[in-house]
Amino acid sequence: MLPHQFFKMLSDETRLRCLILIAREERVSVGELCVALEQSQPKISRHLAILRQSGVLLDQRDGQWVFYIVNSELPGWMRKVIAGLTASNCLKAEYQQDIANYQVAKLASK
Amino acid sequence: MLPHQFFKMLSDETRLRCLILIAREERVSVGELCVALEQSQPKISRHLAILRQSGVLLDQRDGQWVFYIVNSELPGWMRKVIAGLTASNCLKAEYQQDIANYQVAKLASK
DNA sequence: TTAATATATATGGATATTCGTATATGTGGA
DNA sequence: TCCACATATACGAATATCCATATATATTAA
Repeated sequence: MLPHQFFKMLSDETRLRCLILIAREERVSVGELCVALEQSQPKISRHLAILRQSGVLLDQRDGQWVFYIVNSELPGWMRKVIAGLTASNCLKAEYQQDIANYQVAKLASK
Repeated sequence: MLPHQFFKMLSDETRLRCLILIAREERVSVGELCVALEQSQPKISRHLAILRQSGVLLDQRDGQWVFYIVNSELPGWMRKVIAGLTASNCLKAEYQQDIANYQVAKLASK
């Protein structure tokens, strides 16, 4: 994937928020992403499909659930960009809420 | 500027190639960019305007010429992304040609 | 002032992106 | 098998993006 194509993946706010949360939490299901980002299921699913088809994310089915992870075989320059995004000193307040929502949902489901 | 808005700037190949060349060469004129990227003047100018309006680039008029530079006051996370792009171990072959074209044009104009 | 050069912008059409809604597919339990 | 739940995809409309072309603006020199 050429750099500008990778950046196009990150140019949509919903996709970027999905990627940041997955990169931080390692493994997140579609439903958890819907709750964390407060977005509809088809919207989340469509953006995850784009990230999956481009090879940035991988999916793992577990029963009725599908979890997404960051592809560990991404080129170094892509991993650096993602690492820069998840570095806490870089995290915009806009995305902190997603993490908080995810953690609340995670606790509640136990 | 939010991260996804910055990435949208980088999601167009022409804009990305302009930015990489300017970041590497410090200060490049519109005409030099047209020669280096082998693209029309209005096309280059339009993409530079987008990068200028977003604050990523600054322009400096020098006689009939207008030179563009990377804004030195960009937030650290943006500078890191740009630095990652210009790191030689990251440069795609696709963009090496732009640099070669620029250097040839630079030498020929002396 | 006029012409030449360099750069910027306007216009309209082609294409791409995104979304909400509806529906399809896959899974597990009764 | 039938149903409920989780996820994926299809469809059409609204909007955004990108381009080629034409034209406007700015600067310099004659």
